[in-house]
Amino acid sequence: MSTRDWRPKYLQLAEELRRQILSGQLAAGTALPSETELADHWDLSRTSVRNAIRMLRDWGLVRAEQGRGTYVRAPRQRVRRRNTERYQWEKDRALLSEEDRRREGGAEHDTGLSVDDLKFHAEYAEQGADEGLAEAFGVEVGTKLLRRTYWTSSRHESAPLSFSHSYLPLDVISSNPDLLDASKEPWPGGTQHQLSTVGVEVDRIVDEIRARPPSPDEAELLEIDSGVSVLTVRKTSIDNDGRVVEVADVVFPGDRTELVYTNKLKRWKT
Amino acid sequence: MSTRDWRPKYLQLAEELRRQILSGQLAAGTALPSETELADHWDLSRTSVRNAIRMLRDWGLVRAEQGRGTYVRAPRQRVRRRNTERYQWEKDRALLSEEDRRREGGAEHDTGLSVDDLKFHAEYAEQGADEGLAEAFGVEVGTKLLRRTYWTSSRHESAPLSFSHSYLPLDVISSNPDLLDASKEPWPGGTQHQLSTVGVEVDRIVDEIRARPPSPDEAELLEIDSGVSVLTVRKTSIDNDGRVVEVADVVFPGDRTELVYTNKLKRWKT
DNA sequence: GAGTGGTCTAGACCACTGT
DNA sequence: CAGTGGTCTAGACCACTCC
Repeated sequence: MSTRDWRPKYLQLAEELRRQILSGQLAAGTALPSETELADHWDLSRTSVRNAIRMLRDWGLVRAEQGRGTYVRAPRQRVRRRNTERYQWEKDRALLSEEDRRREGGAEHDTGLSVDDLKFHAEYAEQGADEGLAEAFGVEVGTKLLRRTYWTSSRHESAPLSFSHSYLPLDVISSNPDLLDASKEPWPGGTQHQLSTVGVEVDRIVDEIRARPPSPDEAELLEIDSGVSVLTVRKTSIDNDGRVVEVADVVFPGDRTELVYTNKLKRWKT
Repeated sequence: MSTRDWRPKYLQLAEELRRQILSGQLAAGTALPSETELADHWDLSRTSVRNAIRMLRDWGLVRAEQGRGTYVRAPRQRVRRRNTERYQWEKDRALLSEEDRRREGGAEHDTGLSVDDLKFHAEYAEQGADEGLAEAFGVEVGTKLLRRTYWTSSRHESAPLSFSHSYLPLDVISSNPDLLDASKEPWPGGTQHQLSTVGVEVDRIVDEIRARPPSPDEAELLEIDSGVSVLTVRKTSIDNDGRVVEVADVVFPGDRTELVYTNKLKRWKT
């Protein structure tokens, strides 16, 4: 450098490392030089090096692992979830034969990955509605709900693509005992078909989208640092009678997810 | 404390300050004790105090201002934007008389604030389409566009509620010179009415939603720290002929925005 | 000029991971 | 065990704001 650089040194280091990562010079999955090495090579204190690395973590470019090293994260391939089309597609599919429903799952619809590339986990438990859920369902606090926890991940990456809790009122689904059995998952046809077995037709689905910092649990599970936000979707399914039949809270890693909604407008009268 | 606390000290301090902020003990707008004061009272080094404050900043609870102090941010009132309904409402309104259109603006529809509470800014400029915009519009790179920059803020807070760039192809709008005149803003009836003056009816609007760290410019403008994510919406409006007539990139502060989409499903045949 | 947050140093000990 | 990142100290100087 011929002229002096007025930016703080830790930022210069952060941007140089960023450049190396984006150019592929530091490939995904490889370790950064250790903090002491960087401090030596750049003639900086370890504090300043850590400051630079914190930038890279906030940018979602690297991930630090205690005792092991700091690793370049996989390139940010965003998963597009086209929810408007997805929900209608799920509804149409609920009327098909089991064979047809088995043919393709919802996660593949989002990711373009085949079923062999995906891992799927489900856990069921019963719980009473807390204040937030009671309000979402329009029922009394303590009303019994089935809580279903899902996570889906690619076989090529350990971090889940999404993580969700889905809640169903027990009194809506109790007439079909299969719906209480987690071992039936992944259920061909998804939630809308499950609800159809107890006579429920979903009329509309409202999605509320937010971004917030991850809880420590979420950061670990999604393999993101606490500086990277999560995208959350509160999905509320309402049946033909205006009754809330499912509430789901879905959490996505904010830096690798894209949600798409298509809003069709009514034609003007000509 | 009777038993030893195993958490790092900076985290204990961060959580204590968080508690005080959420309980109202440290009110919005007030300054935190200075870093040296906190270090003295808690018997910590200034480094550890700064580490704690960094947590609070990432959580969006405080904002540091160089040379002045660290201030508690306004309570996180989320602005709900119900886009599905908003877009249809805008379309319906485009057919009304000017008097009726003047009565209420789009931002009020989102926030519940009256027009007196809102400040509005617009800037117009012409530019050629870069690669990303050319792809979004389905036109050649360099095609002339009108770029309109908007920001809307509440009179009670300096930080904008949102910030956006909207792009219109010049050849679509050139037949109405008023559309090139920024001084006509805020335009009663919004973009859909503007387009209606050149014979365009919007058929559908596709929203693509992402979360990412803010650029330094955005962080300053939205008065958030670099640890707080922004929510971005790429809004694409398509007319009756399938032509892309507007592309807008809207940026929201991630910790105070909620986007809502209502997905109406087709009834099963009975 | 006094006080604030921003940058930076040169150490130290710890918890955790690998071998 | 050596090496890594996580926590922590006790200083220092700077840029900035306000009086």
